[in-house]
Parts: sequence; structure tokens; C-alpha cells
Amino acid sequence: MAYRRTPAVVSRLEDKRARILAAARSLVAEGGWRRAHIATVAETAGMATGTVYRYFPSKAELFAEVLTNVSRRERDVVAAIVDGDGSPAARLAGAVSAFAKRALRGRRLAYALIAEPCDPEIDRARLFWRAALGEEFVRLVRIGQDQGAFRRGDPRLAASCVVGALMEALVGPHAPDPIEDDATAERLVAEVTEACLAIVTRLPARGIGRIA
Amino acid sequence: MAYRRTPAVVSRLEDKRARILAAARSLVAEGGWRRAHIATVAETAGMATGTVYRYFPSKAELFAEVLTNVSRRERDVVAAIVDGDGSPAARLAGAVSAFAKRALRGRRLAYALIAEPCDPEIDRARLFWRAALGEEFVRLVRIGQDQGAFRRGDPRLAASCVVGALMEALVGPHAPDPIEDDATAERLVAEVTEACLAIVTRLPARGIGRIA
DNA sequence: TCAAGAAATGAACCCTGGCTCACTTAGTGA
DNA sequence: TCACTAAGTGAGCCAGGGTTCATTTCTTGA
Repeated sequence: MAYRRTPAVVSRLEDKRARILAAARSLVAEGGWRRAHIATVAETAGMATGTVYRYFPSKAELFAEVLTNVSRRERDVVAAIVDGDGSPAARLAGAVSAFAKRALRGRRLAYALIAEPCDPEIDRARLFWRAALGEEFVRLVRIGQDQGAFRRGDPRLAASCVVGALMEALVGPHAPDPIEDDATAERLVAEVTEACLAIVTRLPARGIGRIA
Repeated sequence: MAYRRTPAVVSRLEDKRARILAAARSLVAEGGWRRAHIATVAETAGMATGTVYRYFPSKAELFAEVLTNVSRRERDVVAAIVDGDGSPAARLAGAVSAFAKRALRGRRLAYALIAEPCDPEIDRARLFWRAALGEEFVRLVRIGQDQGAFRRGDPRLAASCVVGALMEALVGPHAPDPIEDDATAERLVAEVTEACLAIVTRLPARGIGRIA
């Protein structure tokens, strides 16, 4: 005797939620946070602004979910490599280049999720996932140090340097913008990987003299 | 027979301009961009909001000037070291640790100027100066490569990695926040310096096996 | 002292963009 | 078909904060 949540209805609702998420994600991927307005999301998803609020309590939560979905996947990819086998160096190289390749594929999105100025509420989620990604590298650095393959030192610091180098070179505001061809991209990934590896690997014995 | 721009007047005007800049800078240094409102600047400088607009055409230009003043100095410090003498490695170590020390001294300001989400118009100035800083490292990497001290490869990429590692480790959102004592700070600077050096230095010959 | 014009003031303006809510539309079971 | 209820709508509300401008307060030279 009324509107009931039949399976068909539920399915339609879930579909709509997914459409909103997809629209939001695609907007961020195209124009970054600047273009990510609820009104635009609604329009892109083909509905009214009010409708979006039937599925998400606020702009921040909507975009935080977008961010979480993407970031978790990236984190998991890296985590799987960290937990894989091979020498620590090989694993680090693998993790870095895997991340690098994925980031290059969706540069605008990666930049938005990692570095672009954004709403402080969304920023909280971003920091969380950035930390989570960093944590994977910390784990790997610890493994490498324990096996004597990596230089001693604060593993969190080393991991920070790796992540920083990675981010800056690939998706930072001054990263080479249009990746012309695959060869260039591959070369870029290879060099960044080498740099990250160098950060954690033992230095060759060489005097650099008095510093500073 | 009227108000003239006597030297005394000009001096007072310049003084006021300086006070506005100082207030703006100190606000950013304390609370980052979040607190950096024209009204607050005016209050801090002891004047009305409208007065600020007699000296600066817009919020963006005011803060861009703040940013430029600070950034130029940092760039110059690094540039001087790059142009100094000593081996390329020693110069890189010097530049990195000089930058690191200065950044640690004013962490909040450094974070705001380097990484904190901010107004897009201010962001343009920030990108400019970040590029300028990067350029100094590019020059140094080129020198090192020419002398055979550094690994071959795209110098801009290597410089990006250095800058990224530096920024992330020192002022990134996950940098160790309260630097307890000088010894800790010094240790931090030393490790970051070592990491940056490693990025550009030749790797020891060691097989890491098949990568990825 | 006084006229003239620059400097200072700050309340009001206005634009942006997230969010609401009174109303309309549509799906459901009897 | 019809009563009932959920889903959808979008114009308008509202807050934050940059900017303006009519008015007031100096400062100066005569």
C-alpha cells in the first residue's frame, strides 16, 4: 500500500549513488577541485543539486569518498608489492614504478588527490591516505634496513623523501606536463625509480669533504 | 597651499606599507593562509580594512608580495651556495642543509609558502618561486654532471626529486611536527641532506635484479 | 587660521557556492 | 484506479570574506 524498497528500487538508488560518485570523480580528474561544485556534479550526473544531498550529507563527504576510493586502490597496489617477494631494493623499485605509472596515467586526478589546494575538510581525508601510502614505504624501508640492504636512519624520514621525490617529479606542479609518448614516460618512470632507490640504498664510500 | 608629498609624508607612507606587509607576513607565519584575511591584516597593522586597499590593489597582490619577499631570499641563499666553490656534492649538501635549517626555523611559514592550500592567485606566485628554487638545483645538478660527479640523467628530474624529498621531509604535512630540541633538528637536517645527496650521486655498482 | 586635497575609515555591498525545503513527480501494493 | 510514501526538484537562503565609496580626519602651504 505504499512505496516500498523493492530490489529494483534499491538497485536504482545504488546506481544513482554510483553515478554521482562517478561524476564527481570525473570532474576532479578533469578540472581539479576548482571545478568540483555540487551544482556541477549534479548537472554532470543529470539530476538536480538537491538530489545529490539525498545521497551524500555534504560536499566534503562526497569528495572524501571519491578520494578514498581512488587512494585506497593505490595504497593497496603498493602494499601488495611491499608484501611480495624479491629483494627490498627490487620491491622498492617495483612499488615506485608501479605507483609512478598509475599516477602518470591520470595525472590531473593524481595531482588533485595528492597536491592540489583543496577544501580543508577534504584535506583531512587526503592527509590520511597520503599517510597510509607513506606507511607502506616506511614498512618497506624497515624491511630493507633489517636485511642490511638499506642505509640506517629514521625509516619514516627516508620514506618521506621517497614519497616526496616521487610526487614532485611525477605530479608536482612543475612536472613535465604533456608526456609526449610512451618512451618518454617510461624513461621518466625509470629515472624516478632510480632516484628513489638511491635515497634508501647505501652510499658508495666517497668523501664529500667538509659540508656546509 | 595643499597637502604635498614631502619627504616626511613619503616616509610615513612607506612605513605604513611596510607595516601592512609585516602584519600579513606574521599572520601567515602564525596561522597560515586560513587566517590571512584583509580585515585581520588591517587590525594587526592597526588600521582600517579600506586603508590596506590604498597600498595594495587586492588581497592576492598583497600576499603575493609577502610570498615573493620571503621566497626570493631563500632562492638567493641557495643560489649563492650553488655559485660558491667546493665540489658539486659539497655544494649540494650545503644548499640542502642551508635550506633545511632555514625552513625548520620558520616551519609554519615555510609550510604555507610551499605546500598549504591557498588562493589560486597566490598560488601562481608560489609556483613561480618554487620553480625558481628548483632552477638553482637544476643548475647545480648540471654542474655536477659535467664534472662527472653526479649520475647522468635529466637534471630537471633529479632536481625535482631533490626538491620534493626536501619539502616533503621538512615541511610536508607528515613531517615530524614538534622539533623537540636542536639535536633532533640537526639529525633531521643531516639525514635529509644525505638523502638528497644520494639522489644525484652515482649508485654503487650492485645488481638489484629484474625490476618490476 | 584656513582652504585644499590626500589619507583613513568601516559599514555596506556583492559575489560565490554550499545547502535547504516547500513542492512536484513517480513507484508501489491493494 | 487510488492512497500513500519515497525520490526528485531548483529557486532561494545564508555565511564568509573580498572590495568599494561616501564620509571623516589629517597634513600642508599660504
